[in-house]
Amino acid sequence: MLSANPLLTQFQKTRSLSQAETAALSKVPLRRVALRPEEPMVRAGDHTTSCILVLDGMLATSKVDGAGRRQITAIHIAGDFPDLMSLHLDLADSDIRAVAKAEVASINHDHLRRLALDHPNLAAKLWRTVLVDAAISREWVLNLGQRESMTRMAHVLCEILLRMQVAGLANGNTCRMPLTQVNLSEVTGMSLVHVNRVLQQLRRKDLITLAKGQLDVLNWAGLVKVGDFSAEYLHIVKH
Amino acid sequence: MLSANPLLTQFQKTRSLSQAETAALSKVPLRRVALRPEEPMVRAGDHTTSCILVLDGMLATSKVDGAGRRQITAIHIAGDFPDLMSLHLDLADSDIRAVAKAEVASINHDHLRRLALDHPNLAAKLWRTVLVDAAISREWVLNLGQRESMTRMAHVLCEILLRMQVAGLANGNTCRMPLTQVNLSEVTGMSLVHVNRVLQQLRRKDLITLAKGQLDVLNWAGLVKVGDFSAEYLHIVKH
DNA sequence: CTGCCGCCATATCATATGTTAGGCGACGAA
DNA sequence: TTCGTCGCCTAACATATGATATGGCGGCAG
Repeated sequence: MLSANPLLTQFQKTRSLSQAETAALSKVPLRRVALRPEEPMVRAGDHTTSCILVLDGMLATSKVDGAGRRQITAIHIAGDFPDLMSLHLDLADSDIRAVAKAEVASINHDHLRRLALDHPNLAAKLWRTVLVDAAISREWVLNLGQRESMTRMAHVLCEILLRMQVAGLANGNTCRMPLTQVNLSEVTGMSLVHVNRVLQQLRRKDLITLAKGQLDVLNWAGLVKVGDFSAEYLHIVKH
Repeated sequence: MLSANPLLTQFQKTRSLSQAETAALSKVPLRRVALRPEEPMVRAGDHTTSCILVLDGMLATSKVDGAGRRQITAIHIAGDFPDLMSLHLDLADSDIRAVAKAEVASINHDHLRRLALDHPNLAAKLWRTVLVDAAISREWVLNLGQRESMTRMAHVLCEILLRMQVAGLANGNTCRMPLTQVNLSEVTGMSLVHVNRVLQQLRRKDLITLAKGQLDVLNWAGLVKVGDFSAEYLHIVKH
């Protein structure tokens, strides 16, 4: 159907909906927002009254330490809700910014709350996405705390490709990857120079190509092995 | 009141409850479980049908990488709900274990769901704790990714003391701290030897004493400065 | 066209942190 | 008691990773 409500589209991806649910979702007003590269959508300290649904492109949640060093704590692709926490927490504790050009839908808190109260199954789905994000965050803690640089980087690339595939945004083992090497250094907690070193190693092992904003995993099994990757933490549901 | 339901007690801490809420909370059956040091309560891969409320002692959520290295991704003190995620995620992705001797209450999923459906305000409170845990996890990603060892350790100690104080479990700037140096190495992603080095430095700066399972922060302002600590991410509400 | 800037790449050198090894006191089990 | 284990501490050495510097290339603004 033409120009369907993207919120409705997103919910339909995981489960079939009742008529009442479909109707309710269709009625939720969305405000579309186009973001330029680096443009912030939320800043730490903000009090927001609406949530975000990513429609296109990639956003990143990040925090900055006292020395000004930035850490990306989560990446968000089309279909993700990067700040559902704002529904229940007063102040944002992180920035949320576009990585490259992106488009998002802004959804009023009140409308989402109404939706959740009237339709427990839709509320449960929102719960679930929050909990999966938290699970990813825990895996990132493991990744940053215990894995050395090459494993760490490979793990990040595995996660990105797999999530893109699940979202239907990959073409085989190839997908858009707008994160620059500086961005990857903010994801992995490594210096820019070391990011470059590690990527060269992954290339020399014929595991990946990465250029021009495009990631191509040449040897998925190999990358999974190097990256100590196993997908359970993403809690992907087959359907 | 004697032997009150600890679930009720916990909810009363943050807000005054309606009579109906109080009654509903009192009726929820709890199963008390005593845990010995290191005893696991949940294992990655488990399918659980109940949630945990920590009554006494300290638990830790942890994950193990392919090389067998363990990373603690969260610590839990009395009043925390370490695995509310099990309400909506099928399989646990982490282990949850007692750090030292501990006591928990096990609460059946069905009862919690009933409670949440019937009492949206109680559901909101549960939401909130999940979201605060996620916020802490993001801060840990920042801590592990960007801060160097002494700052990282100081930050962890600040968080522990402050959370203990908020939970009413501290005595001034002193609190129980059952994490061993090995445990701290699993929290900070540092080697055991380096944990020891860094603790010595913090002691030499007269910022802390830490011995016999007891943490004493001698200079809170100093530790906060060294640890690049600011408490916003804990989303503490005054009342 | 031209100059500037972002992104990527590489080399060299510096250092924070890991690794291995050893020792000491406290405590619980036999 | 004695023994084994655990938690803590320290030293010497190894290395993964950071810091600094420099250059190339391509795109974009003027």
